[in-house]
Amino acid sequence: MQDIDAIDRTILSILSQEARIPMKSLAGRIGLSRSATTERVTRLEKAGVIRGYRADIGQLEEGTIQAFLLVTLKRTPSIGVLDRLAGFSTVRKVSSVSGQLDLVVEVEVGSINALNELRNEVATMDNVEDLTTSIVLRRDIERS
Amino acid sequence: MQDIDAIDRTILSILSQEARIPMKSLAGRIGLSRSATTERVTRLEKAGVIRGYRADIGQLEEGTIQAFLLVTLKRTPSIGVLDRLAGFSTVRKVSSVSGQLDLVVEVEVGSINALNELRNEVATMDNVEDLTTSIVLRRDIERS
DNA sequence: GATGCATCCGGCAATATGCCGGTTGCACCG
DNA sequence: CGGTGCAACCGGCATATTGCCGGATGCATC
Repeated sequence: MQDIDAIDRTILSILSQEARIPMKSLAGRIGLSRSATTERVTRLEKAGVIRGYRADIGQLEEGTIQAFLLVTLKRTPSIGVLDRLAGFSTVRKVSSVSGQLDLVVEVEVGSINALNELRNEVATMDNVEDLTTSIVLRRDIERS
Repeated sequence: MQDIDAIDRTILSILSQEARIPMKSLAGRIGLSRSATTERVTRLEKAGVIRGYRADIGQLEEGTIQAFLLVTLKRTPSIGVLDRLAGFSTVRKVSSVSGQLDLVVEVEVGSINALNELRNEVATMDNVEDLTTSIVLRRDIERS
């Protein structure tokens, strides 16, 4: 039961496209009963494979500023830092990476002020050793 | 009806965290009736503000490797480099940024080998002074 | 003050969910 | 071998949610 089998993968691929689909319809598509499907989804949620369900929001406004925060931690794993980052609605994406850096945080804020405040908040988190901020001047390439 | 007012913003922020929440509960949280809430959400969907609902999958797709290439150029603007980068289908996103770095390049490759080859290609481009590669170990947060 | 329109509300039938007991296949063990 | 435990499945019933409707309200327009 620890494995993610073919059915689970089908479930993940459907839910990653249509997260609000009724369990009954999902069950129909994968050819299982509703209860078995619900059990699988619940298991995937509890196992942390499904972290949650997000609405995919289009660009809100033109006047937004995007930036990368390149974070080096004092020690990994990043206890608490991820939770705190998730609390900021301006944080768009966080990736744990290998190498000198530990986290690449992509943010989208309304003003330079907001960026500075966010930057300060992150920089003063306990476990954060170093923080480099790079404002996106231009998006040169973006593919889907 | 074209505006996105404060209530809409609340809706978006809730749905971007809990996309599968019942409309009735959402209505309760924002203090509107269920039908009014549903209408607003439907409008946001039709207007393209809500592009869809995605399950947030903890583990990355198997077999694909994502990485950040942090590029410092000898001189800006990055004549030629952007064109060459655009030629690689594995390059997903390129951002010109301020600060020490000049470019943040997000790539998605099929193997470590492919990543190394890409890395070498980029590192030996005329205008590239320095190149740091960070492989994504885990995607911690991803919103739209 | 009549018209059109956006937005809201509540109600009812249809549908989906939560929760349960029951069945099946399979590995393990005395 | 039969017994036991277990994971995964199914279907059913009470409850919750949705889709869809008619109707109220506020507001600008003419």
